[in-house]
Amino acid sequence: MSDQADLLSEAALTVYRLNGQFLNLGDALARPAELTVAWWQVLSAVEAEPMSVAAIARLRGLTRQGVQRTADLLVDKGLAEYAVNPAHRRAKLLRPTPEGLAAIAQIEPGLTAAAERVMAVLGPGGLEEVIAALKRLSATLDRLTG
Amino acid sequence: MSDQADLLSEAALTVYRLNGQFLNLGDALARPAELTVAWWQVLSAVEAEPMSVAAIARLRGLTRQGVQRTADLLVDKGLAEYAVNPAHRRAKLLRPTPEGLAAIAQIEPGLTAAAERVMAVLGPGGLEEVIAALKRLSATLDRLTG
DNA sequence: TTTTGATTGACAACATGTTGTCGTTATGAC
DNA sequence: GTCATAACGACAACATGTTGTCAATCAAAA
Repeated sequence: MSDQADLLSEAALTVYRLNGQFLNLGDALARPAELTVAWWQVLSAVEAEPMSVAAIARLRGLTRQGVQRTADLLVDKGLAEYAVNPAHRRAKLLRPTPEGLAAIAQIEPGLTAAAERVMAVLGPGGLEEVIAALKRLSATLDRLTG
Repeated sequence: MSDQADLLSEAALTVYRLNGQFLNLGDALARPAELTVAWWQVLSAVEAEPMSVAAIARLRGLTRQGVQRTADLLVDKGLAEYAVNPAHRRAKLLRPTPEGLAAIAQIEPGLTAAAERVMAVLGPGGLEEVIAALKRLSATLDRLTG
């Protein structure tokens, strides 16, 4: 295998691993609030501003149908609700209920503590640099396929 | 939310997005060989050296049970086979069949082409830097939870 | 040698995400 | 204003990964 192919494979495998690690960390953080990473991901998307399911999917880079199921579950659990969309009769807007906002707020302290521990290891500016690298890679892949 | 928490959330969300992007790219590359990313990930792990299912799981950062199912599917499709393990009666060694090796080889040209396109965008050394950042983050998360 | 704990494979239930399809609704071209 | 196209929600089938449990196997301590 070419050296270049090896590098891209290594990047992909490391991303797969990071994905699992963040899922683990996120589940640990979200469990006290009785949330999962998937629910948190959708709920936090509409925390500041209600959005249609399709808009959440675009924002998060997921498929519309996957977000749809999660959103329905959130509504079922009373953590979010559908509001009428003045701009679209069918595409209702998802927004958190007070319970949903409380769940998100409950995660906050643990998330901040975890972030502080990460920054303590990576040093000041270190996490920003890593994020910049992640985004460079993501933008590159977008150009490749899109 | 604290600035630090925002940063960690941004890192996680970007990793989730990257995960999806690499799954898309990988599936596109693997489809001509009638492989999926999951199959490719397991099959490539034993390309150079046969390994037990548990060892593959550790290498790839997956659960033993998930790899087990994929490995059984690979054997079922004739892309891999179980060989007796002299060191362990129960833990057989997974190894690719000639068909499995051919499937991996078939992916190679497309993978190299994709890698070249990525390197063309990120510049010389750019991909290496990104991988280094990915690994720094992964090692940090390991220290946090393990 | 015996026993105790860790590793491993097997199996099942479940969560999550994708793909495909359909009818509904909005948008823009004509 | 009509019509074609795209966007959207609904629903189902499926792939993949996790969690939990159990018995078999190995390794190390007693």
